[in-house]
Amino acid sequence: MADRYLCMDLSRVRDVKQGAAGEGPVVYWMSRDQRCIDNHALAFAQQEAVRMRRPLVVAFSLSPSFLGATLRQYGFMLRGLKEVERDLSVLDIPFHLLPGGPTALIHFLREQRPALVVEDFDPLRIKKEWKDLVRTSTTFPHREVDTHNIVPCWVASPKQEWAARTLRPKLAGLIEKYLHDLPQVIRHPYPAKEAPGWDVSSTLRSLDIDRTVKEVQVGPGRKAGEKTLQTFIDHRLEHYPEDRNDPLRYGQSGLSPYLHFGCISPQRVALEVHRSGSSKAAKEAFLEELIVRRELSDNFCFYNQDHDRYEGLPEWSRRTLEKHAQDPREPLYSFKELEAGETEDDLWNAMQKEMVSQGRMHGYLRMYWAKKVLEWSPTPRTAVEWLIKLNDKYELDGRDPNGYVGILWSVGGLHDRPWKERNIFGTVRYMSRAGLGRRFDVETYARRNLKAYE
DNA sequence: ATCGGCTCGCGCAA
DNA sequence: TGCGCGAAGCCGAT
Repeated sequence: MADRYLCMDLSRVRDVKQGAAGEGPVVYWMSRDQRCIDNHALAFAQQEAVRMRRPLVVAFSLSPSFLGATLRQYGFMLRGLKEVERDLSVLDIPFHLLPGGPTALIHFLREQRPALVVEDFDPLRIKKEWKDLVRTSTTFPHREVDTHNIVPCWVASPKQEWAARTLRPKLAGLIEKYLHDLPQVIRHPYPAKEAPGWDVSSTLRSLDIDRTVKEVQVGPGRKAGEKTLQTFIDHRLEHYPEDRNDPLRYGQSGLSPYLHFGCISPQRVALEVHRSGSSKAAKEAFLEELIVRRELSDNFCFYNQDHDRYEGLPEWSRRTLEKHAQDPREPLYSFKELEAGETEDDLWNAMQKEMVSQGRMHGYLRMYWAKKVLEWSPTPRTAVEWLIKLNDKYELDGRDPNGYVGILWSVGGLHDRPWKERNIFGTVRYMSRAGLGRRFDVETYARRNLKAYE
């Protein structure tokens, strides 16, 4: 048994509270995207459970905003849950939806003494009071796991980084150390009993799901994620550097929703890309996005409490945006008009409608999409708020650190530098439709998408 | 087609 | 204390 886990690296786990070992459970804090069969986090938890000869109970929390999740997002989440239960024989509990609240969880831990409980380590400001309550009212050890990416957040950097260029050199020496093969998770030999009075399926059914937002063609699940990765490596990776910013060519990986919901782990993606026969340049370009940029987003959300609002912006950009607060906004749209994709800009409308219909938007276009909303909304603060609302509601990968950072980059120059001053934007980088036109055929894109998603 | 200026502050060298 | 430099750009000059 032990051999299987030799490559486990203990720095991916850290104690957040020392406790009496042996008797009670060990509590792990872990997030939704790490509940992935092919992921260090679950493997690590199982290793400990097997050693203790105990069942494995995974309790995860859903962010308050997920309670307003849409049918398409719910579908992805549920599939991941079922896979972990079925393939690993693990009891999977969305604990903070359970009747009785945190008290019920604490009671369960004391009574049932599962080998360990895996809760939501979240770089976000989610259910912190729950974690604190469980932590302070129990005596057993609590640990926190980070396998969101390749290098754990706290190892990569001890503070919020200024930009990619300050984080990149710190990662450079660490990636090789962490980019080793994944330990295998097996069917768990000590099956868990369902906790009495806890009916997981009825709890899930009670979720307030927005059923007006329809499901999409992109299918959830581990197999779908693996297939997407394989197709990308076989057909698109080699041309990634040239094609990634051309929405008409679809040069991107399409993995974002799978990574977000833990259908596939970034470690697996990085390994397969690394081992592929593609050129060095193509691999480097992709791994820069997958590892460095994702790590930078995680770093921001991990260290900044205001990661999903205007206050999270750097001081220089808030200063310049406020200086231009009185600049006239013309036209000025309401949230409803934006949501419906009814603006004067057919290119923008086409992006918006694709997102609403398909739950996706091309990475390059997301910047333009967000910057236009800054131009068209009453204040920068409102722009951030509206963009996050739209992103979280419609994108399959909503509520992701990458989404928050992308929006703040666009509206407020997070991780960016200042540029020539102009109206509304101040010194925040501006993007124009003409600029996009220099890179791809915007007319064709707008026409095609408006027709497809009208 | 290509180029420089725009503008801020981090991090490192000295 | 000085200096180089930075995710995706824009604009005007040459």
